[in-house]
Amino acid sequence: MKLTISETAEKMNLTAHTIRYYDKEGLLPFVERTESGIRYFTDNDLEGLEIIKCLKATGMPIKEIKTFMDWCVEGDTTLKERYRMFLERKTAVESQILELQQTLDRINYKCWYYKTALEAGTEKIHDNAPKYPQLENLD
Amino acid sequence: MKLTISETAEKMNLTAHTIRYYDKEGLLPFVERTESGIRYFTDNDLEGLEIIKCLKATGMPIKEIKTFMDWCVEGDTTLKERYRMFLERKTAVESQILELQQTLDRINYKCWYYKTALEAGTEKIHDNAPKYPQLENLD
DNA sequence: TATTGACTTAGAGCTAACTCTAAGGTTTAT
DNA sequence: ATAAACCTTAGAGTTAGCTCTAAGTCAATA
Repeated sequence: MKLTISETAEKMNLTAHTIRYYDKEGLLPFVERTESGIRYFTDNDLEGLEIIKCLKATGMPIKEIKTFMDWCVEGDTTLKERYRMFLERKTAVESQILELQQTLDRINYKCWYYKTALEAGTEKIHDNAPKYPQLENLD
Repeated sequence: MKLTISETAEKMNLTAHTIRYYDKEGLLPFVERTESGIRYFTDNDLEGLEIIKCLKATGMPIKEIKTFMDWCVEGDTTLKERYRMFLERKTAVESQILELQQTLDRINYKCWYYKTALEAGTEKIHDNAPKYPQLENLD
């Protein structure tokens, strides 16, 4: 099953422009062409794009994703590097989640702050030390 | 307790350049100056910078943070807008956490993939359908 | 008082990741 | 066979968020 670049773009929620950009940056070394030079995408290529999206979602820059793709092309001699890279991504994502949860705590406090201020009609009710219900029901 | 811009930068883990940039963009309408035009930062200003960092951590662009700061200056008439904004931030952060958790699942799969490939010395062991221990002990 | 170091501004420069344009080649549908 | 709708490339343009520079002012120390 072979797809054109725009069919692939649609399926992967990208644009054809973006896929060509990824290709130009060396992120798609596996994508093949017809005799006349037109790219076609196999299931394996879609899987490659999924990996790119996954690594991007971890905050990895394009250049480092290229390094990974180069390792993939190089073969079994780079298994250790690739393993180490994914372990690093794991801890990176875990700390991003932790940070977002701390951010969420602050945001929840602000939700409470503005909810109560709104009910009171003024922010002034928070002029003294705030009584934020840490352990109570927040509803 | 009044701090200079570089003391503030150090304390907040920012640069003086960045703080001036935020000020130029209208994110610090509360920061006052000496007669000769030099900024000084109070505890309240540090709190403001904390809010900016928090909103940035939710992925909010500078321009929208400015909108929020404008509302703060405007006073109690904008309490509803500010409340709604924080509710939106809350759902935004919650979905970012969910997405990161899905990303983490894929990364964990890849860690397993490369760990087992590394142990086998080759990626070929994954040529057939993968037997990823979904419900078993992973390490 | 003079020098050093921190402050000010306007504005230029940088980087990442697209995003788009122009000019041309290929494929498909009538 | 010819028009429409794709595909290709090189390279220019865009955006956000800094980051830095230059030229000058202000404050603290020897």
